[in-house]
Amino acid sequence: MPLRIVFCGTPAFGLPSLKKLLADPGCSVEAVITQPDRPRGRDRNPARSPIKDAALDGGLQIYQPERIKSEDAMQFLKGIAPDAVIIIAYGQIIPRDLLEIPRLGWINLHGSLLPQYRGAAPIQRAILNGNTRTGLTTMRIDAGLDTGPILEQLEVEIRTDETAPELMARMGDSGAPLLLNTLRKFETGEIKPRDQDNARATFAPPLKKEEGLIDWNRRAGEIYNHIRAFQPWPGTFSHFRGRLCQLWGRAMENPSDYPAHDPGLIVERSGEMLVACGEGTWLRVEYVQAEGRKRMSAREFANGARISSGEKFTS
RNA sequence: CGCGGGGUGGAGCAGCCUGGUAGCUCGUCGGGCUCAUAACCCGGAGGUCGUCGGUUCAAAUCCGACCCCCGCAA
Repeated sequence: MPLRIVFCGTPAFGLPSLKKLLADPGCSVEAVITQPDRPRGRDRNPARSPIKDAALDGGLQIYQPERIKSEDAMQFLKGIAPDAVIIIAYGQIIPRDLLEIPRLGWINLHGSLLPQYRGAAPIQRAILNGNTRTGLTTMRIDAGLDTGPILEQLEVEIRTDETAPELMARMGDSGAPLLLNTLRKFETGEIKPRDQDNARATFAPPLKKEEGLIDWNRRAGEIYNHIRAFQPWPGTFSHFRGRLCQLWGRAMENPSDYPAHDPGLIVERSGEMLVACGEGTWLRVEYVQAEGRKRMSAREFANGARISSGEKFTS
């Protein structure tokens, strides 16, 4: 008898896992729970989640409760009576009584080495902090936020130039076989959940729009981490002549060739656009997108803007 | 009808308010200069000013409709 599975998730991070579950003869995905279609884009049209699209492709039953903490959700899950619920980046906290329905519980794939980076943005926060290693954790969900007992973990290297969407895609891929492995071994009793060390817990709250504002007093390397971590949303931005500008770039390798200057100062040298950062470091800007404009190379931006000596990016 | 910005030679922009000779930075082509450079000098090519209609002696510029792009918002 294949395991009766309900898959619960919203963004693309869980897609590889869902697909692997669908392809596994030992599992039968009975339903998919995902967030309701939300207004997105300039036209404010409701958009389906990546998980919903995949569920539609697979002809799966789809459930999109406004609140998972409801009697309706309770009845839905009881009606399906799954052996396990796989939950990956769903976006709502699961109430205790729902957790008790499946025999094997709710099993989660999380993008960090718990108890570090509990919360919604573990991968972005790891890049933002300049970490060079992070990992994946499978665990049983309990009533807290990413506090459940750990089943398995897998270390993942963070490449020095890797952006959040790149790392997320890679980790989503790596997570799928890990999750299937965990599910199989947990079901047979080969692995036992072990409690997290709460004393070592750290938190990775959701990114906020305003966190994307660049602080030019920070070192260029830190700003580069910021740029990598905040793709594709909210991006990293500053202001030029009163207009919001999304910026992409990287730290200069040998800033010692350039004298330290006021943070935010823009200098054009040898066709490159450099911005002064903290402690004498310099960021080499590669792309600029001003509000109302398309993304363009720093060189194109400079051609049109006619930047005069002394102009700055400002908060 | 959510709010706002924009569509001008190949790229990025100014010009529009206060209609009347097409501008700037760059690229490109040709020539020059140089030990040398995403350096400098000289010269050239290249534009139905998003589309359709209206006003006017005259529209990139004013009015209307439409198409496309982008920021905010999630």
